[in-house]
Amino acid sequence: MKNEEKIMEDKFNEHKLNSKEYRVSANAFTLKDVFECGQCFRWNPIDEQKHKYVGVVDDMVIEVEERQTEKSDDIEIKVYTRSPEQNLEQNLEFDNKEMQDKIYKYFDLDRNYDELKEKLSKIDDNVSSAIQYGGGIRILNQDLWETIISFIISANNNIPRIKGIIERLSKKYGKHIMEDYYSFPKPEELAKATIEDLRKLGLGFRDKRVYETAQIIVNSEIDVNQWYEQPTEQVREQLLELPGIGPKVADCILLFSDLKRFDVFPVDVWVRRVMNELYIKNADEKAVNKKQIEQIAKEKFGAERGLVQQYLFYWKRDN
DNA sequence: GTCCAGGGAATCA
DNA sequence: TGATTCCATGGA
Repeated sequence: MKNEEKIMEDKFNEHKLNSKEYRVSANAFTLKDVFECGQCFRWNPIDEQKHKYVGVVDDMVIEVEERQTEKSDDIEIKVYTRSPEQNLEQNLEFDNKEMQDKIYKYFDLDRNYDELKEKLSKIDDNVSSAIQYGGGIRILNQDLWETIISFIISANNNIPRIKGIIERLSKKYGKHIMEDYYSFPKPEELAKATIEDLRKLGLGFRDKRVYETAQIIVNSEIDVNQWYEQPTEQVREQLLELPGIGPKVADCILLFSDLKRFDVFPVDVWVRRVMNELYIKNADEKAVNKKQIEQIAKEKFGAERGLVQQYLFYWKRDN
């Protein structure tokens, strides 16, 4: 694996792209937990220990590595960023502060997860165990548009295939950054795709939903910018009007995008399974009422139930 | 061949 | 409202 890492570095160097390194010291930050808890689809490990990942964020290729420090339990994260080729000439010295702010925002570094974990661990032994297992989870602030399309694609789908579809969409309609890395297509870029184009990329029955949602957004039939100022329930109602967005997908978008609402509780097959096992204990799992699950979540987990959902989901799915 | 995957929309009672 | 069925696709 040492060889692969060396090859990766050589690849980066030969392109002479802009690169910056940032070291951040944050508690509750384990790369495997963050990238494999099901919230994102564009990050992949490049070492066997899963201490090093590469991903695409906006128009940047980012490499992150975690290192255990000697003096404390903190994890140091080294971040390299590459600016897009097309911007190199005009932007040789890109704004360090702006880039740093972007990174901090994306990894949600302003939020004190240790404090949240301590508080949520007191709920009961189940939540405490789940946090013990996935304590390194941080909920990313992902681009709203990308999150909308990604989770429409996620419907009745599995994660490897979702990732493949998103890569193919990016390669065909996004901008080339470097090597095999492409930015996720902007609304105007993706809106060029016909339903048939999307079908060829393997979206299946989701092709029409992605197409229609892209058309609505690109034609400005709804203004998503105001969502950042509106209460969660109001945003949720508007999300539900978009083709391909039902209750579960809407909640995922609210939780995993930079809308960043923790007062939602996405219920999928896994969450239903874990909630039934731990709290409801119905012999017939499929018969469990979804509203009952949401009610219990609201009562037991409170305003940060979205974060609790992630701990429970990650814990149960891996065990 | 069958089942399942971080569900949603259409249909019907 | 609530329950059933169909929807593409690929891997196990």
